[in-house]
Amino acid sequence: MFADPATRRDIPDATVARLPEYLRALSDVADRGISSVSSEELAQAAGVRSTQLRKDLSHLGSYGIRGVGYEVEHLALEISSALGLTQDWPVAIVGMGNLGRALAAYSGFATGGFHVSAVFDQDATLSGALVADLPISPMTDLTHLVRERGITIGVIATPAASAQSVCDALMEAGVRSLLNFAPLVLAVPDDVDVRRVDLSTELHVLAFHEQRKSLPPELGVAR
Amino acid sequence: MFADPATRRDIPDATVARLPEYLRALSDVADRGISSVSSEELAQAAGVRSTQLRKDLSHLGSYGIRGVGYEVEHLALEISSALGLTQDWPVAIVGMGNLGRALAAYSGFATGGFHVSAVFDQDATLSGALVADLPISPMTDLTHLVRERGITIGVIATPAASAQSVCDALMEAGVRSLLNFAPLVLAVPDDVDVRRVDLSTELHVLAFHEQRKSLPPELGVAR
DNA sequence: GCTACTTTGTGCCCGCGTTCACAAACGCTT
DNA sequence: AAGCGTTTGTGAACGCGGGCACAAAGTAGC
Repeated sequence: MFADPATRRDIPDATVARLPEYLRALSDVADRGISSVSSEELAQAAGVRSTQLRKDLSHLGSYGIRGVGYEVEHLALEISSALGLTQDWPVAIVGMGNLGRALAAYSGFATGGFHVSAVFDQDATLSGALVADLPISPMTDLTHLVRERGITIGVIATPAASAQSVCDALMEAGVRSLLNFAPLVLAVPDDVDVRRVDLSTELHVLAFHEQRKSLPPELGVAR
Repeated sequence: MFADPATRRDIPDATVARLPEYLRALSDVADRGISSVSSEELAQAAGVRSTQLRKDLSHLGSYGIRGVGYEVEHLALEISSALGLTQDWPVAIVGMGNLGRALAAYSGFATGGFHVSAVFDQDATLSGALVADLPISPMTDLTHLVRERGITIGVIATPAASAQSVCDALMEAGVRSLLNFAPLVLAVPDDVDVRRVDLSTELHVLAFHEQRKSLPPELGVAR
């Protein structure tokens, strides 16, 4: 009934990166009480072309009805299943500075099977303090808690200086997927996935394009 | 003496996205007191291949010395110049929830010509409260302050529900570059750049790969 | 000054991803 | 039941980006 695993192997990375957006768009559509959407409508809500949406979905299987569109609820389930959101994903956040606290409280973590299972900080004096109803644990408990709670996804929200040692500790405890907010490239084994989010990088790219707009040298190379 | 503008037109987007990382890597190297680096060393610090680094830099101009490497300080200046970081970029942040406050306090904003010039929140009762030494302004002051202070870069850290109206207000005030943390696709004119940072998207992608690791169906398609 | 070595800059090829064009498949109407 | 309009799914073409191989250009040693 659900996806044939055979059809969903080899999903291109570019497609995987867009699936969450499709899921969000489907959620918006569902909230409006709509039960069926065309690729054109859904694509617009997700900010892509309809042909791209259809090709992406074709990598999961054939869940549309020609002449009609896609059944909203069913498609959402299929995408969730493909992304692995049908199971529970406990997450650990390390670094309870401003960013770490904001992340712990972020409601987006609560959706799609994720939940913050433990939070850590190097500053032992913070131990026990509550952040989003969760007590801050000392780094010495990291290995124990991560293993006990089956945590496989870690979030690094520490300063750059301590990020690598935190990373090593998480690897040692068995974490294999990382979300890194610290401004440096982490050294990890090949089987570990790291996704980096760098706010200053985003600003730099914006500045580049903004600069292009200011000085209009030739005609619009635009975007 | 600096870059010939003619040589730096048509820098590929993929290259622009990596330039901030090179800049950070150069900063690391400079902190260690090193004044000259090879493409191999710098590439390793930036997490890319040396051939890629050289090709990227070749789009800016020819700033290396064959048989020697790159002069750290000079290269950093050239990249900064290419990205437009030699000028001042006042930034406005809208939405003073957990994330907005963390962003306002984020030191990364202080580097490379950026500085938080104004912060806003829809909740009028917050007006005047200090966030990172800056008073929160009411939304009614947005147009006035953005124009007065020449703000061209806006950061949206509001809930999804109010993000589009905030976006419209920023556009109206003259902002042309946006960093959007709200989970939706903003509708903007063609000449406006929007970069979206979505934490749940990042988690979803991690979950996908993590799921792949769990079930070892065939042999390692690895990553 | 000449040779050997090192490192940059780049032309070329290949693979991935996006878009186009079109055939296949479905509902609806008559 | 047959035809029409609509929408999906996909093969094919195209363009961008990454990696390889190599020439160009510099330093160092003798």
